Amino acid sequence: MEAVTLKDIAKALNLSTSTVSRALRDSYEINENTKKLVAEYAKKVNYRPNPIALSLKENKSRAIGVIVPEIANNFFSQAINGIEDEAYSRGYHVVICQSHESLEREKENLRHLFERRVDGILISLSGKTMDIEHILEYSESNFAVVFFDRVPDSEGFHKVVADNFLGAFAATEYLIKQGKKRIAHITSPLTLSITKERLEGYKKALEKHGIEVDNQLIKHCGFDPEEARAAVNEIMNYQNPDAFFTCSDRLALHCYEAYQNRKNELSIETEFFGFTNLNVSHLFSPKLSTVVQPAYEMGTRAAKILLDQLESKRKVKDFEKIVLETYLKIS
Amino acid sequence: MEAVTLKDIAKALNLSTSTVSRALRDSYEINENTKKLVAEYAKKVNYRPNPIALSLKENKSRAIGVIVPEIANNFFSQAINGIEDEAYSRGYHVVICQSHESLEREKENLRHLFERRVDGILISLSGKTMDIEHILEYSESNFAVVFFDRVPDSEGFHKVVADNFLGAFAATEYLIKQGKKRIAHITSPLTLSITKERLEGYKKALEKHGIEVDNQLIKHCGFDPEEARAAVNEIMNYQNPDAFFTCSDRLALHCYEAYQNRKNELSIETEFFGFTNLNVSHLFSPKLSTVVQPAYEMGTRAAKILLDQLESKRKVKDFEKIVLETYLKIS
DNA sequence: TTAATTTATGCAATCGTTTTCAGGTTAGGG
DNA sequence: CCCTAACCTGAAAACGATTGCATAAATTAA
Repeated sequence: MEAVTLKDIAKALNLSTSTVSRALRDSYEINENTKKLVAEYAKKVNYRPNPIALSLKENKSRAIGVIVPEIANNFFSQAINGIEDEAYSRGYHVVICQSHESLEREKENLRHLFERRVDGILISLSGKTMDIEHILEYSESNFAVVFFDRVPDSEGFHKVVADNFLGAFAATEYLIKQGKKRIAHITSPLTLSITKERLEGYKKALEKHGIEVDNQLIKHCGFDPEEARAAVNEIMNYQNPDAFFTCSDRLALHCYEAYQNRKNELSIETEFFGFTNLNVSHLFSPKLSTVVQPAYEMGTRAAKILLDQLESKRKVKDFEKIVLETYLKIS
Repeated sequence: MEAVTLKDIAKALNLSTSTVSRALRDSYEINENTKKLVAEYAKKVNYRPNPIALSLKENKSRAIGVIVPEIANNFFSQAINGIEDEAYSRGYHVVICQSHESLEREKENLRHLFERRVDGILISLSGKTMDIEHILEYSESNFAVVFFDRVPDSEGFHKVVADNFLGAFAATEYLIKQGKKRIAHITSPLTLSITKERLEGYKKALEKHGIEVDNQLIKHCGFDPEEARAAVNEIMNYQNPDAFFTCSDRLALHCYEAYQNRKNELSIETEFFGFTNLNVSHLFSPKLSTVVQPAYEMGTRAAKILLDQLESKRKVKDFEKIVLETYLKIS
C-alpha cells in the first residue's frame, strides 16, 4: 500500500499531472470522458492527495493547537472530545499541549505550536498566567486564537465560557435553601477570570437572601493539595461553617478530601458543593454535589469559531463571547 | 512576526539559499565567517525551518498517531501524558484519536491517521476488536505500529503492557488474606488480552490458597452500565459473594456503583477491589481499593520504542514485549 | 608561468500539488 | 480555404528546504 501520487496517475493514463489534478477537482476545462477515466483510476488505486504537499502550497497546516492546564481532568478531556470531533469532521488535526498550570510551560507550548505552523490555537490559561503578552506576540501574524473556560479580561478576542456567575449563584442558593447560613467559599487565585465570576455569583446569592458576606469564610488558594488542606482546616477550626462551596476541578477535590477527613469532628450538619466535571462525584460519601459545565459543547463551540475564522476570507473584527449554561448535579 | 525563510536570509545577505542552508547545518564547505554571519542573522530574525517543507522533502511527517478507546479515562490520559512528553522532547507531533470502543471508529481513525501521513501509531485496541486485519493492511507500507495495554495475541509486534497477571494475582491474594473466600470477578470481554491475563491471575491466586474456582462468580461484560449492573445484581442475588474484584477502568466503576447501591443489603462484610487508575478512588465509600498500572511509564516506553524504530535505518525484526509492574492502592 | 588542487559558492533538481499561461485541435462561419 | 472561437491539454512556476554537481577564485606545486 504505497502512496500514489498525481504523477503516478498521469503516467499510467498518459496525461499530464495538471490534467489529472484538474480532472480530480472537476474543473470545467476538462473533457467529461477524461474526468471519468481519471476518477475511476484514482479510485482504483486509492489515490489520496498528500496533505503535506498541500500544506506547503497553501501555507497552512490544517492543524490547530490546544493548550490546557491538564489533560487528566474530566473537564478538559471532555472539552478536548468536543474540539476533536469538530476539528476532525472538518479535516483538521488537533495537537494537544499541557501547561501544567505553569506560565513557562504555556510559553513553551505556544512556541512549539507556532513553530509547527498550526493555523490557530484554542487555549485555557494556566493558573499562573497574569497577562497575555506572550500570546499577543503570536496573534499578530494572522495566527488565530480562541480562548475558552479560563479567558483573559482583555477585549478583542473570541471567548467561550460557562456561565460561572449563574452556576455559582445557583449552587450557593441551593445551599441557602437547605438552610445553610455560613457557607465557606474556597476558590482559585483571583488572577483567573473564572474565580472572579464565581465569587461574584456566590456573593450575590448571599446578598439576595440577606446573608452577610463574611470574608473569613472566603479563601483563595493554588493547586497544591497542601494549600487546599490548610484552607479547609483554617475554616473548620475557626469559622464554624455549615457548608462548603469550592471551585476549580482539581482544587475542589483537594478541599473535598480535607473535608472528608475531618467531617465527623463537626457537630453540625454540613454540606459540600464543588464546581467540577468529575463524573464519579455521585459515588462519593459524604455527599458531593457539583456545578457541571457543558465541557463537550464548550469544545465544539470554541473549535467551530476558530475554524470558521480560519476559513473565512476577511479578517473577523467582531469578536464573539459565548456563554454556556451550567447545571447542578445534586448528590 | 512573519515566518522567515531561507530565501529571505539569502537575499538579505546576498548569498544563495544553498549556502545559507549549508551554513546553518554547519557544513565543512562553508567559510567560517560566512557561517558566523548567517548564524547571527538567522538568530536575529528568529529563523525556524519550515517543518512542512522538511516533511515533504523527507517524506516523513514527524507526527505519530495514538488511538485509545477513550481519552476521558485516567489510565489513558496518563498514558497520553507519557507519550506526549517523549514525543515532544524528540520533536514529534502527537495526534490523538478515540475509538470509543468501536471497531468502526478504530478503522476510521487508522484511515485518518494514514492519510495524514503519520509516521507510525501507538494503539490500545477497542473492546470490539477481534482481529487486527485492519491494522496489518497499513503496517506493510513501513508504517510502524506499537501496541500498548490492550494488545493482540499475534506475535511479531512491539507491545508494552502492564503485568496484568501479577496485578490480578496480588489483588486476589490480598482479598484472600483478608479472609475472603467467595470472591466475585467481573471483567471485560474475553476478546481482550488484558481480560485473559487478569482472569488467570485471579484463578491462580485462588488455586494457590486452595479455594475452588466457582464459575458462577465470574462474569464477563461489556462497557454498558446496564450490563455491569446486571452482573453485580446477579452475583449478589444468588452467589453470596464476600468480595468483588472487577477489571477495566470504566467497567469497574459501573460495577462499583451497583455494588455501592446495594451493599447494605448484604449481611456479611464485603470488600471491593478494582483494576483502575482512577485517582480519586481513596475518596470513595465504601472502600475501593485498586490495582494501579504505571500508565505514564507505559506511554513513554511505548513512544520510545516507536520513535527508536522510526529513526533507525534498518528494519527492526526482533520485537520487544515490555511488561511493567503494577501496584496495589489499598484504601 | 602553468597546471593542479583546494576552497567557497551557486545552480538546479527534488518532494506533491495547484494554477497561470500558452499552445494545439476542432468545428463553424465567412 | 482561412479565420476565429471553443475546447482541451501540457509546460512550468510556486511553496521551503536539502543536496549533487558545476564552477569560480585562490592557493600551492612543479
